[in-house]
Amino acid sequence: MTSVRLDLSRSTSIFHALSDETRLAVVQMLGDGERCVCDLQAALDIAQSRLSFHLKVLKEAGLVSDRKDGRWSYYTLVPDALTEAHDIVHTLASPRPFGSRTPTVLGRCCG
Amino acid sequence: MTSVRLDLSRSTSIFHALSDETRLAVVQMLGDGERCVCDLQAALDIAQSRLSFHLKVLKEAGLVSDRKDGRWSYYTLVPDALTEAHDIVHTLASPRPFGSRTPTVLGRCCG
DNA sequence: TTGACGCATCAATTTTTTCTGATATGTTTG
DNA sequence: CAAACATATCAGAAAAAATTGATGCGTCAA
Repeated sequence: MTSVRLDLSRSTSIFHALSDETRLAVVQMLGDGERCVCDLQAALDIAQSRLSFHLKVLKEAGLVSDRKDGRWSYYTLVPDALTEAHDIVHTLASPRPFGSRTPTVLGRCCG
Repeated sequence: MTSVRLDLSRSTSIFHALSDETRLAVVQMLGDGERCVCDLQAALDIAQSRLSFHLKVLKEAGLVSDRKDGRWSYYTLVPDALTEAHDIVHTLASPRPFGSRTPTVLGRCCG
């Protein structure tokens, strides 16, 4: 069994990327497959620079990747990243092994 | 089978709560069980008002609950919330049923 | 009952994030 | 080649979030 210590910095980066409605909507759309920026923009109806900004946040968090073809850019989900997010939440939700726990104060606290 | 349409606002609220290292560290500690604020503060070594602020964010997102006993406040994870987070990520990672998809552009994009 | 403690809250400030409009770059089409 | 496009990037403004230090309030212990 692999050790499940969290990389806090990596974890917060992923969660931050997912903490915005526009970005979540993009991730949802990409769940159906690759999309070009223009399609995303048409569906979301937001300013182009704004979408570009959010795509950059997603990309820097490793949640999406992009590819260029002619004058279009296509974005795709990075499946491993969502798996990673899944694992992080799972780790948070599961008790850790004894060795890595913060010592439990058995008597009263603030002793 | 339940419909898996995401509540974007709820989702971003949870992810935002998890998008900070201090708050993630708190969640990790609470994974070992209930803790009073003073123990959290001692372990994290941050200003008291700052910890209080982050606990409030976690509480408002429904990730933790608190209880008072004498002059101490004890915080606990809300297990359902982490389950919910887990489900949200799972939903994001899974293709949606046909009916709820953004139409795929089959030919070239930006037509 | 007085003083120390544990914690929440507030106002002020700083930092970070987001949005907007403009401009730049490469691409395709006429 | 020129014009229209698709997209990224940048600077500045606006908005949101985080930090800090102070204050207040309930609780406990001397």
